[in-house]
Amino acid sequence: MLSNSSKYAIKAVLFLALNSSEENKIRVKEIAEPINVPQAYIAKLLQDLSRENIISSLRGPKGGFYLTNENKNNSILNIIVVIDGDKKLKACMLSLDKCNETNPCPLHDMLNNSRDEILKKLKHKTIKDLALSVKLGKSFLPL
Amino acid sequence: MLSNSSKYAIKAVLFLALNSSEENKIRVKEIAEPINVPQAYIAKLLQDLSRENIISSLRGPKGGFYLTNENKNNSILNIIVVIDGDKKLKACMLSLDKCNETNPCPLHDMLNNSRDEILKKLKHKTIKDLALSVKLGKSFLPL
DNA sequence: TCTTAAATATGATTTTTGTCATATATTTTT
DNA sequence: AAAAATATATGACAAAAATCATATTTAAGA
Repeated sequence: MLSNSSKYAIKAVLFLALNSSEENKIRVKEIAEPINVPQAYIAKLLQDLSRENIISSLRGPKGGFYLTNENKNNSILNIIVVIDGDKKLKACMLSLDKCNETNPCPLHDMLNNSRDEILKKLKHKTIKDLALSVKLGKSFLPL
Repeated sequence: MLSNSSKYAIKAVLFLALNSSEENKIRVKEIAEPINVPQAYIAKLLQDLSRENIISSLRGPKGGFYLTNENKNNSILNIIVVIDGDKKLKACMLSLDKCNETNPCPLHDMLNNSRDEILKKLKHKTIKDLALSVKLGKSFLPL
């Protein structure tokens, strides 16, 4: 469902949401360790996210990654789509292209309500929402 | 969530449920084409399933794969576990090992109800159930 | 008992995903 | 203007998943 890369990316963005700001940028090496992802790997993912404006970055001394308020309004789904593309998530559970709502395959028929719920949540929950959930003690780290 | 291999396996078993019986065994080459999976690949998966008694088989002329009534009572989850193992399905959405019900990570908190629903359905729906759903016109093929 | 038709076992190859390394571009500080 | 610290771009390498190939075993039928 989610690739490893997506999971890493979500962890990194969440970390940025909780620890960074425009005034407080964070370097790759400072992200990699607390979220338990190899530095070179998370660097590449962060670059992908930055290119697609999911996160912000600045090079040079005093540079680093950070989230603007606008960035924080991105949905979790956006992160996943940037990293994994959108095919995997939208596809039928058996990857049948002839399968759809009016002509559901057996698995589709059985699982799609729950699946659509997940998709809807991923689409509507923002980075900000998740960060808030942590701050309120509804959910927990570490990553 | 489901590997390609699992999807193929489910398709094959469903095909057997609808078309085979102890008296009417089906050869690999007769399965591969209608479910759109390369023959050599589905052969290997069928062997895995056979070894774990999810499906039945007989070698030699007049041999082939088939489902007994007992086979048909297997859950869909059983197929997946044989092919993919059980780690992937049970793992937290962010693959955090410190994440659990009482200490949920943000994604866990957000998605786990739906996820558990899916798991429950996979565990309780049998091959027979799905085949019936097709026969009753509730869901559709082809695979 | 021999031949043939099937599954089975094993492993080789290819593709995709994940990981690592290095050279380049940009920004800040001196 | 030069030096240093950072992200960026690119691509090499490794591991895992998917695919393909081949030799072996088993059962049926002549």
